[in-house]
Amino acid sequence: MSKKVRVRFAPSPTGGLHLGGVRTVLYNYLFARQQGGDFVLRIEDTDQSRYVPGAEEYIYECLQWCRLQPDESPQAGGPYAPYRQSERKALYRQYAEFLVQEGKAYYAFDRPEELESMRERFKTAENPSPQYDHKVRQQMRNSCALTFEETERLLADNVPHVIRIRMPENETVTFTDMIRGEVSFNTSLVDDKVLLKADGMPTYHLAVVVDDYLMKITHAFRGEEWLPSSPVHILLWKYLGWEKEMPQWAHLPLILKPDGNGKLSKRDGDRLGFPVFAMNWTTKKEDGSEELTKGFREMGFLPEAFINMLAMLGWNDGTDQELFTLDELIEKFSIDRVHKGGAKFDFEKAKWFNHEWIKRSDAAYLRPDVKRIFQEQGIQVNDDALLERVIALVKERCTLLTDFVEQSKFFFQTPQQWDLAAIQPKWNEAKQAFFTEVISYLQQQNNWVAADLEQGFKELAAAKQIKPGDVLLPLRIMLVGGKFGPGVFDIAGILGKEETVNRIKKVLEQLQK
RNA sequence: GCCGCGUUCGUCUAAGGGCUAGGACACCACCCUUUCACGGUGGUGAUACGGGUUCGAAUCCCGUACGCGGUACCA
Repeated sequence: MSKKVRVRFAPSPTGGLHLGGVRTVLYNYLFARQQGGDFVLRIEDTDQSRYVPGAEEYIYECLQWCRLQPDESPQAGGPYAPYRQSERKALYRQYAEFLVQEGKAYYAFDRPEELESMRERFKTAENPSPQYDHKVRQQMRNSCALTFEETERLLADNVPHVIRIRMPENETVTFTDMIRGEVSFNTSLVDDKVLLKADGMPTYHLAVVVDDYLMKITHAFRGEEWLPSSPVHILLWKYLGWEKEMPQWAHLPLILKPDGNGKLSKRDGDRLGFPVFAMNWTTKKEDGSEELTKGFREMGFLPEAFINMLAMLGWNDGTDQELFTLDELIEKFSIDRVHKGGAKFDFEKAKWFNHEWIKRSDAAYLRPDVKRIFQEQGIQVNDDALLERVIALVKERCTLLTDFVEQSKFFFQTPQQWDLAAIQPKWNEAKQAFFTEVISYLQQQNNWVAADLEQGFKELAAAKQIKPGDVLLPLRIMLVGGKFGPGVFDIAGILGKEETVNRIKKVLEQLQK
């Protein structure tokens, strides 16, 4: 019987949740659900200087919107609480001290200026960014270079210090990544990373290992940017004596900007006009002003589409299927089908997913969102049943939820402006007369059904020797204001007799002027 | 610079030694539609380069190029 699967998503609360972050959540979630495991949310807030108020709440809301709720989190609690690293601060020091005792780590008293000057001193054209590693270790102010007594004295005097891992020389660290296969590194080329900061907080490197161990994480998914520091983490698992419990690693490919190359950033979204964050995020700037970054949710995406699109960015099930529900994804997801290479984000394709999801969602499901969007636009909708009929009629031409406004507001508001330029050039007495008769025909109708209206309208046109094509567009413009919308008789059907007649009359008056 | 990871149509990807390299988005054309969309049919379009191994390579090996990531008391 193997261990129960436990995975975690460990964001740092520093701002809006990025596409790539949501995809990492998704893969974690899918894997956990499929394996009958637990999905935990751990907040990595060890850098107090980067703490951003509201960012943590934002993360909860994103996960809720995406339906990717964690089983354990700071909010929900759980058997391994606390789940916020700042609240676990006291716990990390002992492990770092243990490593010092074991000779696997050491105290370093170097001040920022000293680090800076070391980097300046060793900087050459061939080595533009010197590392704090075995080559310089003995020349720095740390417990490797100082005598035992000196070190003890500095410690006793509470001189600020960090604890660094002592990377061995010339060893090869190898591990099997679930996505990339065997990966190996030479330890001589990795620096002595800080494990415990001067303020007593752990760095990511220590915290991720300690917490993954304590929280019994079995599979660790993270972005590819972590691959280079993975040897540090592997060694830590080993030095701490936990090698047998080490999770299996999976380094996910990056999501790249659509033009050029490089990691997709918030800037790219602003620049190219698409969202990068899951939901709206407001950045408070230093001068007190606020900057809003649009999110997928507010831009009119359905969470199903957002998730579906993200799942396909780097994964597929081997068939031609592209549309998946969350449940299908849970069933079919597999780590070995995740791509190794990064994927450029394509907003057009993202919109296509949303369009597909809007088409396959039923009107009742869409109604609350659409109603809210209408209200935000100042359009009151009181009749839910009517709204649903309208949604069903226009949804196939809406790519974003916000498109419902343009596509259907004329059902709830009489147009105030008409594209008369599209009718006037070919307008004449015969048409004027025809529409006058149309009005009286419509007024006589007791059974107000789109198909009947269409038939009656066409018969009337035939009787007047008018081609339906010559009067259909004018009718459309009279009813909706422009050259858009669903079938014109479907519109009349929903508008009802009175409103339909009024709209025709109104435009007829305009045309007579 | 060094280390690591990548590289199939413009984009997302399929094909894990063997048909004319398949699908989707986007684009173009046509059909349907007396608006727009939906739907349908067709089209343009890719294995980065060079060497091996093999009867046979997108696929395995080596090299080159290019890209990305890392090289912080950030995560």
